[in-house]
This record gives sequence, C-alpha cells and structure tokens, in this order.
Amino acid sequence: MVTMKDVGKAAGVSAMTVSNVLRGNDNVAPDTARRVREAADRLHYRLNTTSLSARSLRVNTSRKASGSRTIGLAIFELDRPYPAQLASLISQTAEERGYQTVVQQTRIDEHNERSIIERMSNQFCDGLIFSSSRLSADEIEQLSNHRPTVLLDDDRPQQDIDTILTPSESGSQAAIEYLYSQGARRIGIVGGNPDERTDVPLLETYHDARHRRLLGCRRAFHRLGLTWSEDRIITTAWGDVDARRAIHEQEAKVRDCDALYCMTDTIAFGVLRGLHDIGVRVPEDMRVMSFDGIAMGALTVPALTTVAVDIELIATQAVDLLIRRIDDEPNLGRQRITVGYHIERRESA
Amino acid sequence: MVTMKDVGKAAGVSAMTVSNVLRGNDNVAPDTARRVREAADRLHYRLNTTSLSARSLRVNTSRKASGSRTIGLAIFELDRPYPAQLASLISQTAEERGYQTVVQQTRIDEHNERSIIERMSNQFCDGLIFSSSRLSADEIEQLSNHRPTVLLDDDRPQQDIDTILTPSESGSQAAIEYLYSQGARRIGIVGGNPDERTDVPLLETYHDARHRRLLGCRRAFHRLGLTWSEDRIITTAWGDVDARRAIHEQEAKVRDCDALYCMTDTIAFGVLRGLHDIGVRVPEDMRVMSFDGIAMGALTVPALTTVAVDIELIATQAVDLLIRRIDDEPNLGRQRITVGYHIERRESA
DNA sequence: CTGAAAGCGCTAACAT
DNA sequence: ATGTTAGCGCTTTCAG
Repeated sequence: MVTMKDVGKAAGVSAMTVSNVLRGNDNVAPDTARRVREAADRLHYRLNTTSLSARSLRVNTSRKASGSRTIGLAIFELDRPYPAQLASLISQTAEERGYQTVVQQTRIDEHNERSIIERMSNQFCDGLIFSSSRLSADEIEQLSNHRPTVLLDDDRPQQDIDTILTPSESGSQAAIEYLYSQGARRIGIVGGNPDERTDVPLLETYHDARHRRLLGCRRAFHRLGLTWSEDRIITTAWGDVDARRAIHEQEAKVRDCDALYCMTDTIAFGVLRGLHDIGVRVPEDMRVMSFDGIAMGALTVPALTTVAVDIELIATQAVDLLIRRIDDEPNLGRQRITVGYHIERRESA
Repeated sequence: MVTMKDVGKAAGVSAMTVSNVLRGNDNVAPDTARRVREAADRLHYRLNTTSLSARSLRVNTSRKASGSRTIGLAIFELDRPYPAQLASLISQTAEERGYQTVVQQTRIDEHNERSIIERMSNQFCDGLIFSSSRLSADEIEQLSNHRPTVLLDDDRPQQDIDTILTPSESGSQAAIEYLYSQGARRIGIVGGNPDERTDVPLLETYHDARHRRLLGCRRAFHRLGLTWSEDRIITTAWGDVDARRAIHEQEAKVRDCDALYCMTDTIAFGVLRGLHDIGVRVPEDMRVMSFDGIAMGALTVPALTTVAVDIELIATQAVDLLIRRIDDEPNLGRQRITVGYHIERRESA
C-alpha cells in the first residue's frame, strides 16, 4: 500500500506536505505542490480512509462514536431462496439506513459460526445479525465482545439477546387448519423429521424453526381431533432435490395422504415435482401447502399455497433494532419480536 | 467514548489486560478477568472497530502470508438463484482453502461498488472477487490499492485484471443450434433487450453477459441462415416475475414463435409459468431453453433444458487464482479463463 | 513555506 | 500473570 510517506519520499518532501497538498491547503509552494501531485499519480496513491477515521476519534470527540457503519450478517445457506432473499433484504435495508452489510455463510456449522462471530466482531462490524445459531447466548455474548447482536429465529428461552422470530408455530397451525377446512383429513408433514437424538422430543422449551413448526402442526391436529402419528411424517433434508427424492422413496406413505404440508417452500418445490413424477395431481389428488412465502412460489405449476411470512418486516425489524443498539439507546429492554404472516391462497391447495 | 484504558483504570489493571480479557485470551487470572468484565459492563464499554482496522493495516502489510485470510466477494443480487449459488460455492471453496469469505451485495450500483471496494480493500480483505463491475479496470486497480482482484464475467478488452468468464457467447450459439436441430425455425429471445442507448450496438468489443449471449445468438442465426430481427426479441427485466409478465404483455409476439431462448434460467421460470397462463404447451407448442444450469431447473414442470455452465469450476477457478495472487506467485501473467458448459437436455426442448 | 513530534484506540511482541 | 513499548496512516500543533 502506498502511503503519504512514500509519495513524500518520491517527491522529496515530507508526508506532512503531501497531506497539505492533497487536502488543498494553500500553504504550499505551487512548484512543490505540482511535484507532489505528480508523484501521487505515478504511485497510484489513494487516501486511506481507515486512518482518517482513526484520527477523527481524536478530533471529533464530541460526536457520537460513528464506527465503520458496517453490519455483519451470518446466515446458514446462501444457495437457498429463503435465506438468500433475507440476506438481500437486510442488505438493502441497512443500505437505506447508511450501513453496509457483510454477509458470511455458516453452513450451520458450530465451529464455523464461532470463527465467524469472532472475526466479524473483533474486526470490523458495529453489530451482528445472526441467523440460526448453534451457539449459546453466553457464548455469543462472549465472542462478540458485548457488541450489539440480533438473533433471527432463535427462541431458546434462556437467551438474553434481541431476537426476531418467524411465526413458525402459529403459521404452521394455521396451515394445517386451512388444509382441514379444504377437506383434507390425512395430512402428511414433509421435512418434519423427528430428532436424531431421541432424548429431544417436541419440548415446548426447545425451539428451532423445524421444532416450532412441528409444534404448530401437533397443536392443530389436536384441536381438529386428528390423530398425530409419525407415519404421517415424510422425512427429508431441507433441500428441493432432497424433497423430490423423498417423495419417490416414500411413495407408499405419500399416497396414503390427501394433503402434504411442507416445512419450507423449497421443500414444496421438490414435492410438487416429485408428485408430478409419480403421477399424483395437485390439487385434485393431493393438496400441497408450505411455509415461507418466497416469490418463486407464485410461478410454479401449480402455484404454491403457502404461509407467507412478512420477510421484509423481518429484515427491517432486525436492522432497525440493531441500529438502535449500536446507537446505544438507553432504556431499551430485550426485544423479542414475532412478525406476522398470512395464508397466500394459490393453486396447490 | 469509553476506552480500554478507562476500563482498565476502573478495574485497576492496564489496557492490555482489558484487551486480553475481552478477546478471550486465557492468560488472565479468573478473578482479574471478572473484575475487568464487570468494569466493562458498568461503563458500557464498546470495542472501537476503527482503531482495529487501523491496526490491521499493520498486520496485513507486514506479513503477507499471515494476513487475515479473508476474501471479499462483491456480487450484484443475492436474491437471484444464480449469483446466490455462486456466492455460496465461492464461500465453500474458500473455506476449504482456509479462507473466510465476506459477501457484499452491490445491486449493480456504481456508487455502491465504489464504496464497497474501498472499504473491503482498505480494511479487511487479502483479495477481492468482483462480479459484474460497473467500474473501469483503472478505477478498480486504484480503489483496491493494487490488492489482488479477480473479476467474474467482465470481458471489456482493456481490462488488465484476471477474469473468469462464463461461456455466454458459445453457449448461446449452441443453444440456438440445438433448438434448430429440434425443428425450431422461429426462435424468440427472451431478455435480449436492445440497449437503451442506440449508440451501443452489438459490438464485439463491448461484452457484458447479455451482450455476449446476444452475440452468440446472432452468430447462430447467421450460420443457420435464419434472419435476425428485433421482432423476435421479447424484452424483459431479468427477473422471474418480470419475465412472466412479459409473456402476457407480448403475447402476440410470443405466439409467433415456435421456440424461446431465455437469457437466464430465472427468466425461463417466469416464461414457463407465463406460457402456462396463456395456454401454450411446452414443449409441444413451444420449445423453451435457457442459460445457467441452476439446480432448480430440474424441478420445474416441464424440467428445463438449459446451457449448464460449470458454475463450480467458476468458483474454484476464481478462488484458486485469487489465492495464487495473494501468495504473490511470480511469473503469473494475466489470466482470462473461460469455463465450459454442456447442453443439459431435459423436458422443455 | 516546510517538517518534526505527538497522538487517535488498539494489540503483537517482548519484558518483568 | 501482568505491564511496557511501539507503531498502524494520518493530521493538528508548533517550531524552524
């Protein structure tokens, strides 16, 4: 990197004179100024904004510590539509508020998350938005150096960090009830995999998105007088291709249903295709519904009926809350905001 | 502003010890650590990111090999499948190589790109991957402080920066020829919008992706003896919803075609749905083909026949090339790598 | 007119 | 286990 010192050396003057020339101070001899400018051009000198802000700490102590105005966003998978759309919206919202966003992909890996949060917070972010963390509140607090942090969709009760919540439970309950109202009685759940560890049943206290969606389903089943059975669960990883394969491989189970509720829209894309493959018509033979409300759902054939969450609101709430924390607003208690949803009625159910 | 010194004074230790505690270094007595943390909480201490970046200048420049091992990726739109998938793959590849990736969304905005490249290079990246830049090579060179940079899909001839190219031209040519071989004679181009500025025709010298894809189409038309006409171009923004609307609004033009070549898979998703809306069957009445090869294309009904570019290779080439630059490999001339493609034959053509 | 010195907040390297 | 020193790129201050 070329510094003012370098330019000065090349022009036979001190860094100070270079500074004066480049900032347009008029206390420099015209000839010296010209030489400096030439040297700067030749060496492709660029003012280093970082050091400028370092200085400004000293000069402008009155002003509120305006840091780098950067938000860090850690998100699990950029190649799935929902997180990608969320990242995009958060980035746009932050931009409107005068913040830059840097996104990092965690791939739901604990070690990864740790190193990301460590680097992000230690290095260049005024605040963090963290989606689907594997880490405990304590650890996040620690690693982030008490830096402002907003969690997305993480509702473990011990958390003492601001959180924006997706209406997983109420939305899923509404979905099942909607399917019931359409006449469905044998409703399958796609992607509602039981926990690998059998000691973690559907506790009210353990709340990742899948868990909460299942909880909502169970509640609806109970209210509607339907019997809940693991036989109605079509297990699959949460990817579109995985879901299609799951339909093929669990065809018997599928054919015993008259409706399928998919844990995400992405899963539903694979399900729609899988059902097409095995000759099941939607919605005539099988109603299909899902959760998320991503834009692409309007374009499938048939178009997807879905629990559309207010994803823009998630983005704006997360960003605004984080900025309030960064600005160190006093008397702002811990926030837990659940955004709304509506049933987007389209063709598949 | 509360500094580490302040916290130290309150806790009866030096700033250095505060730093050690807050960064989780374990060389501090538990009791001291507790006192420091209490003082930090009481005074509402916040790590100052600005000074960190100032420091990192030193760290980065002093020892090349032990830089921050971070790659910056600037990409235009995270909410479209192709760039999202690319970002995801680059991130994974970099991780395998021991680098972290931070992604920033540019939204194809010149001002945005400028500030991103400036911040990234000044602050925390060992190298930059830049997709679809609006800036000139000179400016990129300047802004990045001559930091290692790889461009994606930017082939303006004056560029003197490493570039990984998508086979836009040859792939598009192959697509048209494939459609022709299937019997299509009246081929429409969706998203091949003519330039707004009429003084920028299909020059061989101006090469963004759209331009190069159009060039490939024209070449194929010429070779096959088909007449090229603007009447065959269905204009649309490059989004799925836009494309669907374009089919509706330009229905007459559409119905005069026996095949449609879409500039991206995303456009094709909208087109498939649009054709369904107006009762045109694919592939019976209309063959549809597109460019990119994103995974979702296998799941539409009908599944999409597409020019599948080797997107994983784009990611690995970009990352590996950048890392070679970061490691300052000598005698490595400017690279311009075009990745391969194949025609992924599925149902739509 | 020009430059040397000091210092912004923080941390790597070294010293105690 | 804790502290001291030095220095990142720049600009304010003040001395030549």
